[in-house]
Amino acid sequence: MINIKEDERLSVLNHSCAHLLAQAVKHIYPEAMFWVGPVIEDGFYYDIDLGDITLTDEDLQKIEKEMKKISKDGKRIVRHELTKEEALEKFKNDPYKIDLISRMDEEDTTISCYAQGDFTDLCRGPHVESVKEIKYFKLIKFSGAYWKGDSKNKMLQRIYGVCFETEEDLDKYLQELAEARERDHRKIGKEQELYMNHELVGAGMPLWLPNGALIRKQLENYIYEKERKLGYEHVYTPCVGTVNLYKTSGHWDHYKENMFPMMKVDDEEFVLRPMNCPHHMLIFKNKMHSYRDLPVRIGEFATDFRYEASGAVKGLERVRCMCQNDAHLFVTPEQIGEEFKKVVSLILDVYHDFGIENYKFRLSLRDPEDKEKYFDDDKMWNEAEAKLREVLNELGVEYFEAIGEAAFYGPKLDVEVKPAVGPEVTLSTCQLDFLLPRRFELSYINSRGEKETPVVLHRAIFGTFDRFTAFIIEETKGRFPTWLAPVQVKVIPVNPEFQGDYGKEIRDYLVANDIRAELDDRNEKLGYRLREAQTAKVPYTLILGDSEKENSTISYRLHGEKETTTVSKDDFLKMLKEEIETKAIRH
RNA sequence: GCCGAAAUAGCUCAAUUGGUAGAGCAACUGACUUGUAAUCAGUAGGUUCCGGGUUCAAGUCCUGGUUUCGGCACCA
Repeated sequence: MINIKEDERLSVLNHSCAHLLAQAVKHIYPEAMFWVGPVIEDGFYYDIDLGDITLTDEDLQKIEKEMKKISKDGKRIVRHELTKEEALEKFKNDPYKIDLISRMDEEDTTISCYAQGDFTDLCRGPHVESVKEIKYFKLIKFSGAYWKGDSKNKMLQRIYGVCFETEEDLDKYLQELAEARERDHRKIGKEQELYMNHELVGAGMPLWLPNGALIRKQLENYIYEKERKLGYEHVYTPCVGTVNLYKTSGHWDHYKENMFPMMKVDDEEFVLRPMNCPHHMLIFKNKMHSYRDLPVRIGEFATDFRYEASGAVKGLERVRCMCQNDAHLFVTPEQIGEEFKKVVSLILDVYHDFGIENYKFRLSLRDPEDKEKYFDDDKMWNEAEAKLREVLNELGVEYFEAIGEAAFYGPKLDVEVKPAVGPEVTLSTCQLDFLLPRRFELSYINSRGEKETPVVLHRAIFGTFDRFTAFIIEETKGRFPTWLAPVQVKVIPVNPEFQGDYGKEIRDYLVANDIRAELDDRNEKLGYRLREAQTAKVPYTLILGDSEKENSTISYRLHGEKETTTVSKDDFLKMLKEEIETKAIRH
């Protein structure tokens, strides 16, 4: 999908469209006051104070109609320069504009405005020449949005829209939006019976149905084997911990608001655990370690509970009960670089196996101003951040830096991906931590026989199995590679009465060879059963008629293709095994 | 959590100004005996999300809650 913000011409057009929107809103709601109307990746929005008025879908249509009318009138868009004093005078009744003007740099002696007909807005520009250039646009949605993005502030109304140079481009965009909704994991999750929710279980608490559980099990087996080969040792630890455990780690102070409330049993206070670091710290501490033992890599598929805000919960992507593909790597300071590299390589390796190409590495740094959130030790932070940069540069991977995205205990490298619907989310993460080892008083004996504090890398390759599954559903549009498909082969005898036994024989042969095969010998027409197998996106459909039965062959049809191929059952199994073994990606 | 919207059969959706809750698919039964995306007929299926209220009468109006959806804020 095109990134409008990165296209210069489209960017200007969309920004002008935002002004056109504001003008139309002003015509319909003369009391409206405007905050900002920036261009974003897929269009633009404008934040508007409409007082007590709340918008409806019909209002949106009305506004759009008014925009079309203004566009037709074809007024020129004219730039004016004002001094700061003139600007303050001109917008003296508009607190939002005064806020904007007064926050402008001292060097800005002039302030620019753009006027079109009866409407003038404060703006740096540039804009298109005339409103008549703004023709192919659509208002997409509206919602509340906090003023200045701060939840302590009042909520303004935000209208989103998008504008293109041609009608075809606009139609194409709307088409893509519709397609994105089609591959939404929540839609496919229901269609393919991957998971469900129930209000009695609670929001953000998915129940994994057999098909989804099967996919998840494959993911677990896959990453477990990878990790074992890389020297990880897997453990099991409890889903609850004492409050003191999290006070020791520091998580209690930082995140108690986002944890399920404490439960008191006898005189002890427990919480459902929101993460597993403390448990793994204690496992490391269970025995003496020599520098020769390091790195120690402790992995766990660990269920965690977080009280995510009700408005944040989404399908399998953002849940209150999740399973992390977690591990903590205990290393000497000298091993940080090498171990970090291994984690990044593992991420790249896994993404390659899944054919994931659209992702971004984000180096998440602390905001040095935010003393509240981040552990206060400049030396530690500078050292840690420098180390991560150094390794990333050595690896030559592309990344962008994000201030204020670090964990409270250290900087991290995150992998960002874009879901079918909604903002980007983090999939993989690798975090550098000098703090928790100190808090838990971890140590190992170095080569000089002295006690030394190890450094910890927190990492999750899949992130959580929940979110990764959501992502892979959307990546594949529910057309899973054969190794992940809940049902790999559907066996269909043309006429169950005549080839039913042969169907059973083939199904049993495949099942005995670890293929997830099902027989459809219902008394339905071939076309009907075939259609069902296709809509269920089963990778292989076998069609067995008299000729297959007589020659002891099978005819298979690959999902999404029309032609069938006839081979012996052994050849078919061999091909299938190979495809599963190599985890071949289907396109 | 905040601003909006929604919730009707297993699924997708109807139901006029408040006036007998319906359809298609799926399920079940029977007929048909099938060669590459929907055979025909019949049967059954509902506390209209949950609670309270208004009314002669509520799926529909009011009210409290739950869940879901679109955003915002949050995300160890």
